[in-house]
Amino acid sequence: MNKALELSAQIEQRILAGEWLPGDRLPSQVHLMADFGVARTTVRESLSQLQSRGVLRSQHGSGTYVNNLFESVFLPPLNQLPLHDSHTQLAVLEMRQVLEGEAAYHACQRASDVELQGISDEYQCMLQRPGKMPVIERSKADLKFHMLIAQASHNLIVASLSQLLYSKMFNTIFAARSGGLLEQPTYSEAVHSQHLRIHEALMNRDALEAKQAAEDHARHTAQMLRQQLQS
Amino acid sequence: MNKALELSAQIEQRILAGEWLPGDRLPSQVHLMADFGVARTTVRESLSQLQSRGVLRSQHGSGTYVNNLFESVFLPPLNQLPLHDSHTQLAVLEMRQVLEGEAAYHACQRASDVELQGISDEYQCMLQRPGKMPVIERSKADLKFHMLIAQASHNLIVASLSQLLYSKMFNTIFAARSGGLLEQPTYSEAVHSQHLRIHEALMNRDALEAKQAAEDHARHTAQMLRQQLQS
DNA sequence: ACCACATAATTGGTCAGATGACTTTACTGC
DNA sequence: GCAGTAAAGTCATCTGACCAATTATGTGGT
Repeated sequence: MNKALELSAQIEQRILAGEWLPGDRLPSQVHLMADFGVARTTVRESLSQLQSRGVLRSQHGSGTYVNNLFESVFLPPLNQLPLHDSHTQLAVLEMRQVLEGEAAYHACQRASDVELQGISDEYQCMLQRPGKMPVIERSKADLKFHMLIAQASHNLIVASLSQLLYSKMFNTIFAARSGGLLEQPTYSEAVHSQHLRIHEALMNRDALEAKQAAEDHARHTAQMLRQQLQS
Repeated sequence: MNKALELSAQIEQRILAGEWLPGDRLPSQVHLMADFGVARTTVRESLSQLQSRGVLRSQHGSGTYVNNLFESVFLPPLNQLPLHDSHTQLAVLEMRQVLEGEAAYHACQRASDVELQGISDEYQCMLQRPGKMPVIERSKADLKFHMLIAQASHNLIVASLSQLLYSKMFNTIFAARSGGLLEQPTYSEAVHSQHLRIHEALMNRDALEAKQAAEDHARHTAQMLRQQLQS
């Protein structure tokens, strides 16, 4: 077996195992070269192979990143999806509900301590500045909190799909409602306690409770969006 | 423009111009390197590109040859995901579990009477010839049954993802286990009653029951595949 | 707080060379 | 003439090195 091929296989293996997730930046070529004990040319050859297969994407001067699983499979038709269509929005909300539950469930089972710590940090960050935080920042932190959980599930499909739904669709839906939702006090209160519950369950690695909490949270969010949708 | 890209273009140009014909042997890498005034690495990069596009074919120790034009047309579609990877299989199985439940749940709520009838027909079809049906036919009917439910959920994402997982992944996983599973009597019995339960719940439009039944069924299937995977 | 600039980190591209493996060809001995 | 062998030609793979292009980051001044 080639060294380049072997390296490709190892990298792919780590991606499939959920060690390197979609969006993650791989170690630099120099780092990989040291890690695997090969020349940089060989590393480049390897990365080139994976790029041509759509697994990776290199950005000059920045790094090499893991692609989303569904980037190639799903995107062309998804791009043309009418996000303003209420049926589509409903579908996304329903899917999100399932995904959040599943992500939380498996995160409890498979997240590393470091990952749990990262989730907890993000949670603390959300708490710290309750009122001062600008709406957009608040929203971003919220999103990151959920994405971290999805990543910690170590299920490549769950992570990829969550990423896809969040980055491409959920933002759009939120944006369409122009922030009115995020400022409502009921949001802060209810969502706050829901996040607390999710966080608690995750820290205790209580998978079933985490799943339930995440589903409830998603259901609540969906409910609020539906109301806005009707009004 | 790259030197490698430029060389690729020049070589392709000569082929298109009829200078180098299908079957012809190209000048050796050392020769090309001298001809075009580039390093051998660059020549190899160039040839590698053209090979990946099916234009050329290299034969170790002999030379590099021009392919027939139509060779590339019949090239096998590249398989994105290594479905033989156990992590991927686990991820798919987990996702399937969730999807089946969700599909059944929403099918109860949103399927038209005609769609329900179609599902029922397919179910009856599975029942009719219990022993006589060839394994492959049986498997196809089973797949169609689940796909119809996914479609009846009227959730575009659920339907699309189900289709994707089934067509691209689940078949492969099943095929890899070479049918041993489908012939086991325990499969027939247990799966039979599970299908019955799903069908029943769907006909009654009992969403929660249908979801539970579908999840149990998927869990059962996943469990059996996991056993096979370990053995 | 904001902006411009320098610096570091990273990928892109190229080169020259070394070794190994395989194929073809030519030669040698019979 | 033939079989076996040696030699040459060729591709495969890997290494180490160099510089350019791009991006990220920190620094300092305003």
